[in-house]
Amino acid sequence: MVDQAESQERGMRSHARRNRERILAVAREALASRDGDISLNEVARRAGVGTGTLFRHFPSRDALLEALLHDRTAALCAEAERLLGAADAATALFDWLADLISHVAIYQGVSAALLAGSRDEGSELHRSCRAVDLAAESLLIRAQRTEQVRADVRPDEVISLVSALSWVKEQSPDRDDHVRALLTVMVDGLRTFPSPGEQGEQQGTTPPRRATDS
Amino acid sequence: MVDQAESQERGMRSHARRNRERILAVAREALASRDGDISLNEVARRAGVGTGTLFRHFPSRDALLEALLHDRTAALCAEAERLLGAADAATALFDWLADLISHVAIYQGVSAALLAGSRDEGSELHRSCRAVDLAAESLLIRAQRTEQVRADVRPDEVISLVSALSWVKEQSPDRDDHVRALLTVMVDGLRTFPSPGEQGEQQGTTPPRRATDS
DNA sequence: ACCTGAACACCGTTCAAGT
DNA sequence: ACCTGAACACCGTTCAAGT
Repeated sequence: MVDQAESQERGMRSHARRNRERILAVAREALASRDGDISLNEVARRAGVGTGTLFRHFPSRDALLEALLHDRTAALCAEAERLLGAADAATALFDWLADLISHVAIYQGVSAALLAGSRDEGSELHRSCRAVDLAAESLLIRAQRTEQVRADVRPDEVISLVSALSWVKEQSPDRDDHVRALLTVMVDGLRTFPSPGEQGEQQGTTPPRRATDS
Repeated sequence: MVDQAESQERGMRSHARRNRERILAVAREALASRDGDISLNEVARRAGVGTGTLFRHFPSRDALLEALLHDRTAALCAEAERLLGAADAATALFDWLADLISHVAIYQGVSAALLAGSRDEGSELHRSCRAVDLAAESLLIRAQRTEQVRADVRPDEVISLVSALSWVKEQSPDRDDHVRALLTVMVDGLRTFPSPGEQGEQQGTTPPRRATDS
């Protein structure tokens, strides 16, 4: 009896899990291709489940996004960890920021979620956003210590800049060169003024690039 | 008889104009304050007109936005014209870009419209966007001629960067300092490498900041 | 001419009813 | 437990009917 009930329960659970996977597969494909503004009802329809089923698995669009992004976010943070051991701290930071843009732009709507998620503790994406923030912060601080990256920029500013460029990429996904050019401008804006210049003798002339406001 | 018909017609027209103004006033207030995502039906309701009336006056959200922005856009372009006569070409450009951000962020949804409007010839905002593009281009080229601004950046890249920062401002309107910091990074990224430095003797050491891809 | 408001196909979300 | 799908209040948009 108990066995039967358990196996039935397990059956139900696997059925539920299959539904969950089907929803995720449909959402993944839709958000990755053209129709990023697909409605949740449409996702349910394509996945062959009732609307209620979708909303119990994923009570909001953010929850669905979080499920889609979870593994990739973890990989991105692991990559940051790895890059903390790289020889050139500035290059490590900039490479990771480029990765982050690709990561964010993979599904439509992520740039806004990333920008809002850190501040909104109620968001299902809050935990992931904080992890990304932390990774960015570690890489930034390390690059700032080598004095290759300006000292007056804060982690949340870097995140905002990356979100902003990801938003542009999201708006015009067919313009990779364009976004790359924007990233170049942004990265150069983050650099300390004189180029690394192995001589290291002109660093005294580095002007303050803006008034610190703290 | 003819007089009567004419006066009645005129009466109708003035009534129509009054409706138009009321719609614009409601939309202006809504988009400028919190609820930037107000529905057009709700605008009609608040303005006390039928939904059909609103859609005949403004057949799309972009059309409504264009009506709201028209005068401000003209003023912005006039300001650009004026700044073309300013002493410092780079400062003129950067000041105008800051103005542009404020301009774009005044109503919600404009940053996306600005980014898309230039490329979408069918958009009601196309003409305005092109005018802004042109203004930016003039200021940029002039600043590049003085070699204070990097030569490898294109007008549409500057517009994208400004749109992106405006988008951030739109997402978090209560963080003026934050957006200002992003603008600083962007502007410094646009500068030619060595600071103006009145001595002008170290300019030979300016490294190329990125491989030109054209 | 200009306006109205019901109507349409949709959206996100809920929930009683089923298994 | 889990799922279904009708139902709700909304959205942008259209259009027959009124003045």
